[in-house]
Amino acid sequence: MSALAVTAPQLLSRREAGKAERRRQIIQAARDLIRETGNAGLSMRGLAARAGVSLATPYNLFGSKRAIVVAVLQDVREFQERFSTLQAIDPIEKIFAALDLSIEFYVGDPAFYRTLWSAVFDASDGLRGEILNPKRDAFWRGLVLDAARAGAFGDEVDPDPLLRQMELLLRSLMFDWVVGEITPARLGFMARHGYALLLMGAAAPDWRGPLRARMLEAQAELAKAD
Amino acid sequence: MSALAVTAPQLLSRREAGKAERRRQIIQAARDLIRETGNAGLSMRGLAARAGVSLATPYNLFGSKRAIVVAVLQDVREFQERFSTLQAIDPIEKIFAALDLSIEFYVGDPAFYRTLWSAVFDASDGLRGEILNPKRDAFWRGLVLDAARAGAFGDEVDPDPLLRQMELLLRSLMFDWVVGEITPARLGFMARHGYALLLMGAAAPDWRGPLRARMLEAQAELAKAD
DNA sequence: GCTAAACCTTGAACACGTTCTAATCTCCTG
DNA sequence: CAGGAGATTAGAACGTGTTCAAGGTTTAGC
Repeated sequence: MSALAVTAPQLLSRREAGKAERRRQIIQAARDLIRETGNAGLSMRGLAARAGVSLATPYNLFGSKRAIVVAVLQDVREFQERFSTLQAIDPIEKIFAALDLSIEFYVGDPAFYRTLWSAVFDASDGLRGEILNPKRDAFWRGLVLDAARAGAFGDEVDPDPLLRQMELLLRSLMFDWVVGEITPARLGFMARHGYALLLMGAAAPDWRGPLRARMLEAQAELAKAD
Repeated sequence: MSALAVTAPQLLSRREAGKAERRRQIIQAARDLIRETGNAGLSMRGLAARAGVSLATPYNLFGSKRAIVVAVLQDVREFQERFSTLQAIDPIEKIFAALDLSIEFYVGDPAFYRTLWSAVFDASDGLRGEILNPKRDAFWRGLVLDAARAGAFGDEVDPDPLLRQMELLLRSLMFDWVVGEITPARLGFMARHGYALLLMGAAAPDWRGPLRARMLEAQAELAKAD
């Protein structure tokens, strides 16, 4: 262990390099298969064939199908790039812009992200910890902490549980979207409505007005479609 | 069809009666199996054997495993009874009391409800519509509407989307509980915290104080356990 | 009361995720 | 270079949810 800890930082041993390469190929094959054949297209046998490895190899390297899908999800880099482009003065405005961007991102590629999210909701094995991209978590946390620093919330409000509540809400909505119980449009309005409510609950008095406006706007849109 | 519509209200045809009986047996067997063997114990083959029918019969009568579990979930009557006991003057207080009761109900029988909820979250088939007990939905809606009538919310607030947000939040928390990512205690505090935030967002000025107190209390409890 | 059609149950089968064994191959170490 | 350790392989197998053709049963019409 100590020997490995010393040599590892410098360069991967050839064996480890091969493993990493195979891992890369499997993730790539998984991504391609999802893109091509949609939700039901990702079978372990098909994946192994596509990646040019045996059926047992993905299990050796990842442990389960879900772990592979999570790896694919974490491998998506475009998120960061698109998020970096959003510039808003008001931190609250920025949160809602990020929310919109996030949802557009998912519903813009339904075949891909339906599969991914549906695997996220597969509770069959106990894959705890960071299901979603930790970088993205940090990004969202940054947004909320910015708002806190700007004085958007009451003094005694802890931003972290608030952030968690926002995540919970969005996750449920994504579930409904995966199952097909909600349209993309409604998904967006519900998300804005929920975020506005949560943020309003935490907001300092001065910041409540615009949030209330946002909430009522989303509420009106939701009422429109029965 | 018209002939059936005439005769059906009076008494079930022999075939329909047999079907109903088989349905009952299957639901009963499913409940027993879950109770006895826990989460992994509910297999379609075992269920069929226990119910004394063929493997295909549950599919003919219910369509999928998930539908069976949903039927079991809807068959639970105790909910109503326990809810009817809660008496509170303040409608908001009543909501939180119902929330506590609800959570106690689930976490009090983990083996049973973990299985049930985990099937609810199984998004493999597209079972839309009323996943959860419609009666319970009506109950919760009654609570929120009571609060609305009491003037707890702002004038322009529509109680229905608010109710939906509460359901979304609780569902996510139940998911975490099923997966084992949250302890029962934390589940309770998170639920109270989230409900308080949402309600505070919708609350009329006079009603914000107690909700804020609830939110901060839950927040403090959450912070205690890191 | 008989017959034909609709319905239901049945056992076999399919595809899936996952695990296992034994054999082969590849790399690291002495 | 030889030995050993580690990983991958093919293959079969297990248990799962689900489906299907075949055959039995109930109902409706005459």
